[in-house]
Amino acid sequence: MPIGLAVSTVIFALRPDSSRPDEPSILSIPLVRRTRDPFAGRWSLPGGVADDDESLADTAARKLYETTQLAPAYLEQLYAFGDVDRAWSGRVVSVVYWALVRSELADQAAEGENVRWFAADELPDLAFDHNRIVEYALWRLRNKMEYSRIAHAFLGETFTLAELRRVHEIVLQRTLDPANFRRQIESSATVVATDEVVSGGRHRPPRLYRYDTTIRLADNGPLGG
Amino acid sequence: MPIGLAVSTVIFALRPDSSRPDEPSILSIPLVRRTRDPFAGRWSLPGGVADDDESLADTAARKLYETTQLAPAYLEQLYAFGDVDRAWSGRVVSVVYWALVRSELADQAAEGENVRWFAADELPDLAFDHNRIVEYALWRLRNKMEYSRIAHAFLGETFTLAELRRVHEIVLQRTLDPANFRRQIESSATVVATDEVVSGGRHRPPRLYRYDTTIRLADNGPLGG
DNA sequence: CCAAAAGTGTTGAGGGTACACCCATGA
DNA sequence: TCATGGGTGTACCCTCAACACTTTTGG
Repeated sequence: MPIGLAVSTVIFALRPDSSRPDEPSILSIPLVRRTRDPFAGRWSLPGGVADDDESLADTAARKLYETTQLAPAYLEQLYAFGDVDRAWSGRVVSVVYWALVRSELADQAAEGENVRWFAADELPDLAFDHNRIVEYALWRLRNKMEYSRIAHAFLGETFTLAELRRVHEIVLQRTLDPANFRRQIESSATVVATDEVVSGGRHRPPRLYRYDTTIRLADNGPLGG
Repeated sequence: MPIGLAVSTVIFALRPDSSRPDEPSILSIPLVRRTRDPFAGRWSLPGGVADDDESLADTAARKLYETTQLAPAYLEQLYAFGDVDRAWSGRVVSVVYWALVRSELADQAAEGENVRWFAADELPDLAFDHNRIVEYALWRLRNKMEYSRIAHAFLGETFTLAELRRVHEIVLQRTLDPANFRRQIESSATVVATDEVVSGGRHRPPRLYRYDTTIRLADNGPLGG
């Protein structure tokens, strides 16, 4: 019997917590409820069998769309999980991706009986080894957030530095000095100031920034460093 | 037709260059000559079809042993390559690992008509997308060498700091300040001094060091951080 | 004017690099 | 005693964290 090949994706977005609607958004991931054994009724990562005439990344993006009706702003391969006993019915190797989607869009994302968003840090017991996979994806996201510039993928076309900083703070779970954060971002030169500012707040209007045009959908991997 | 699943390994060792036997060792990888189409006669990474009742890492280690009669001192998953057209006969997804083996052992490693060691930076045109894979593995190795402490995997049980420094220099292709290298390693606390020194050189006998006992065969991945 | 967040300036600690210098050995 | 690499000390630079301070808006 040949080894089965599956593709799953850990999808991250910042969403308001439904139980605390006035609090700031929290890091969330969508899960799908399994309808079949093994683990019927349990929540699991969106995914499925790899398609014959699609690259693995394309399959991941397609599954992501089928689950959330969203397109990823960032997509990267996480790991290939291949332990012998990880699937409970035959041997299955899962190539897992992780993705970031825009938070404003994620608000409107499909949710239903069998698709629901969960706080990334408070998941129930998932099917298979999916808890371990999410933990690893979380570790990668937080790691990458510190040395890379991917936070913009959670935001829209333009954003203030305060918004960008909030993204970092939510993901990394600690407060950041606004002054130092500003200089860090500016020196990284990954972001360019626009002419516009946001008025309406009871304070000095912040400038809007835009991400540098050379954006790659899927970073890392053997392609772009 | 189901998607084929293969496991390949990029194996690194430091070996003396056969054409310049008096020069220091160079970063080398063993390749196997393909005997069948596609790419019959071309050199390629050791590997093969994934085994049903073996983890992917175990398969990688086994292929490594079958090719070189060696055991890896370090083994880590590199990437799952899954582009549609990368194999020229049907769809094949390759989970690729990279490994480090001890240099003294690699000297005696099997070499024959269909297995040969090449300088990692001067490879011929390989089968499939293996050139690109090796390039990525090289990038990962050099990257990891800078922030992690894996160089010892090229060496034996005990070693001098000069030997460890040479490993870094060969892999990173630049000279390192002995004084600063020493402090860097000592402050990282991954290495412990033994009582022994090496006499015989025309200079002050260097102390031997041993790696800290808590060694993991396969680092990274979802397991150990 | 006041509150609040935007944005700037300044200082000090820590890590890395360059390099001067002493130590221990074999020939 | 000299050459050679082992090993130590130190000054400088650069980055980052902390925090005081000025700016610009809405109320």
